[in-house]
Amino acid sequence: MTEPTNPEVAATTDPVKKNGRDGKSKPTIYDIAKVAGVNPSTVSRALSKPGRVSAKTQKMIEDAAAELNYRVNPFARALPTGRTNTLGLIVADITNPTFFGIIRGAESTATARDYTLMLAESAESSETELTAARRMMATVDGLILASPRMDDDHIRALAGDKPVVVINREVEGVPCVVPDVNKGIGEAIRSLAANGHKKIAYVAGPPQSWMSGRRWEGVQAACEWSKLEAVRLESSKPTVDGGRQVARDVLSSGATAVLTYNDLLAIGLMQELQAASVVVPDQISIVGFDDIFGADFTTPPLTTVRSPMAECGTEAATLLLDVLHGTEHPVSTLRVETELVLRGSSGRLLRGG
Amino acid sequence: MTEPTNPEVAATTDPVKKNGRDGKSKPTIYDIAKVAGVNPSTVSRALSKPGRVSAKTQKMIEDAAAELNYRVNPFARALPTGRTNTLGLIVADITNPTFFGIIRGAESTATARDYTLMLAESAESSETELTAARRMMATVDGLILASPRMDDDHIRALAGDKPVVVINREVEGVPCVVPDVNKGIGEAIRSLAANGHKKIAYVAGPPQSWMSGRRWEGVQAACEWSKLEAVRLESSKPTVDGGRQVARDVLSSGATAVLTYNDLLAIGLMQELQAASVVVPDQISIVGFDDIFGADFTTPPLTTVRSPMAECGTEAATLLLDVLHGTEHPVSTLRVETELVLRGSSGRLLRGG
DNA sequence: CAATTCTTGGCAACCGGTTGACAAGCGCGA
DNA sequence: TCGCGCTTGTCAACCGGTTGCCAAGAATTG
Repeated sequence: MTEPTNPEVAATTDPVKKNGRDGKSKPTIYDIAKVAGVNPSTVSRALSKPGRVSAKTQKMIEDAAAELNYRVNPFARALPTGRTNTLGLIVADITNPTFFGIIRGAESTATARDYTLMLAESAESSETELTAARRMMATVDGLILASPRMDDDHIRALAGDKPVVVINREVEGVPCVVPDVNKGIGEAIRSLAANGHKKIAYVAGPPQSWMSGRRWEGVQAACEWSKLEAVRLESSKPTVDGGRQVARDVLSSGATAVLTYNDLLAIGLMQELQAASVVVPDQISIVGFDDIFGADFTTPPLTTVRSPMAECGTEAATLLLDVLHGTEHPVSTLRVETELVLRGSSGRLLRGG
Repeated sequence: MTEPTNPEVAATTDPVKKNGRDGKSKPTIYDIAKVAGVNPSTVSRALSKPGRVSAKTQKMIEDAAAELNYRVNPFARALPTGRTNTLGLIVADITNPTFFGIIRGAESTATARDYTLMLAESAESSETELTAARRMMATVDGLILASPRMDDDHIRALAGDKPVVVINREVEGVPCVVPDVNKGIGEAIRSLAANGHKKIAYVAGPPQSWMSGRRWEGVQAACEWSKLEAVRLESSKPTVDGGRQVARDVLSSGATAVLTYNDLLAIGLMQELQAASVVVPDQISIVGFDDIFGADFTTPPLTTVRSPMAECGTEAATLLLDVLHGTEHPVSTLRVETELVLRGSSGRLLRGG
């Protein structure tokens, strides 16, 4: 095994030594083969296919590997097998707390199955997302897309390369994990109806958001069932500031209760209404979505429909690993339940405040 | 090039084909060599060392690569070179918003330099952290440790293998990016002094936290300078709940202003004091640390010392990439400035409330 | 014009594993 | 005792790039 002898080459292509930075070579299966007195292919079989060698040989090889502090080179293994024991995860916005649970759930499941998670974000851009996805595809065994912004055809094309699982969206022909928003929305609308509200406003999310469309449909259906009036308001962006900006529209709409596309909109809305001396929930009830980190920091703490994001992450990673290991999976769309988390921002409408 | 012909082997080791899942082979430099009529080594040089081949040959090869939709196999490249264009980042708690900026900053810098970020968390456990670090070391070019929990010797051992940069902690012999907490603490203490406060309480973080110790030292020094009294209180955990639990101690201490180890403690403290009808900031001022996501959701919004985490992430990634590319870097500890963000939770002490 | 030097493409070994095919040896049954 | 089948270790080709070394041809200089 030779190292580069051309200092110019070393300086430009590989400033750190290929082996340990202290100059010592890392042990390989050839070293183990020497110590154990067997062929390198026997060492490889012992390490990756125990049972294909005799118990006596297996022990000799394992002892030698321990003695040499051997670690498998993942590139060398990946080259002939294509496997890296890595899962990719792309989220739309890494600072949006909606994704915490997804990341946490995916990460813990991956780790439990001896996989590593590689994370990237799309910054809400479908181009950036596709670029990140294509780059990840080169080195991961499979990919999870959380609230993807690219179109269905691109997603299916990626899935043609390696297994893909999508969270928060249904894509024909691709396994998905989707919160059942109707359950949580139903609970929210029933709660508001019970508190005397007659007119509900829904503050929508980004126009290209599949989930915002589903949530609006759920609100409409639940209001129809409870014989309440539903009105839809647009927001400029799904942020605290976007929630502030929509406050005037909310008041103008005459609605006494608001359900927003996400918690950030709800929090911004609450802050702006309170700045205008509107009392929450006495004069208007506010319900958010997702139960993000910080949702209970507000005064009053925010009522919200919780999407079990950690469960989404866990189920998506499990689904992906099952596909990778060839385990049959009966469903292509896995639904996880949402539920209403009642806090102080929604309650009985008091007449006149 | 043969595919496995033993179905049992295929079924157990590699359920997805090595090539595209549609069965077609991915183009390699051998295919390009055939199309362009040159040797594969010439193709490799053209793709990774433009200039080492003639302009005519370069164009032929690039055209052929585009025609075949060629993509380099990162494993094949990594095997001889050891390079994967991947950076590792380990954070203590992925759901702690302190790390958002770090992740975002590191990720955007990595992406700009054509690197991918691989993320893992230590779940506040030094064992888990070391395990994750060792695993990452196999496949990344370098590693960033954010608020690491492992001891200095382990960090230096990792750095002996591949380049490491540490955020939020100083480790002898390892490049670090550390917020200069004294600037922000100084601003906070001066602000409180100007508002008439005489006795300041510091609510500490985890005993093993290096940063908590630095912050306490900063508070002591700043109070001594401003001739204020400083008292230190312990918290059981650096969470909202931990902040709630320390409320009684805070009141007993007689301090009229509190600076906490982090924003979560401040938020929990505020909630608990407000539940006891203590008026913030009229009766007690509260200052947090880090300006996390959600710090301005509270009522009143939280005054806090902002650590520029995105800048920390960016500088750490830049430092690591500089080391990887052999660019000389003069300093081994890079300090980034903190600053006070004045919001409503701190103000003039009103006599008697 | 000849000799020397430079450019540039080819050869082949290598990176560190995996694995199909094969052969030697052992065990069992007729 | 012999023949057959199974077990298990070895051989060597392969995965898809990289790169040191070499040689052929072109360019430059004396």
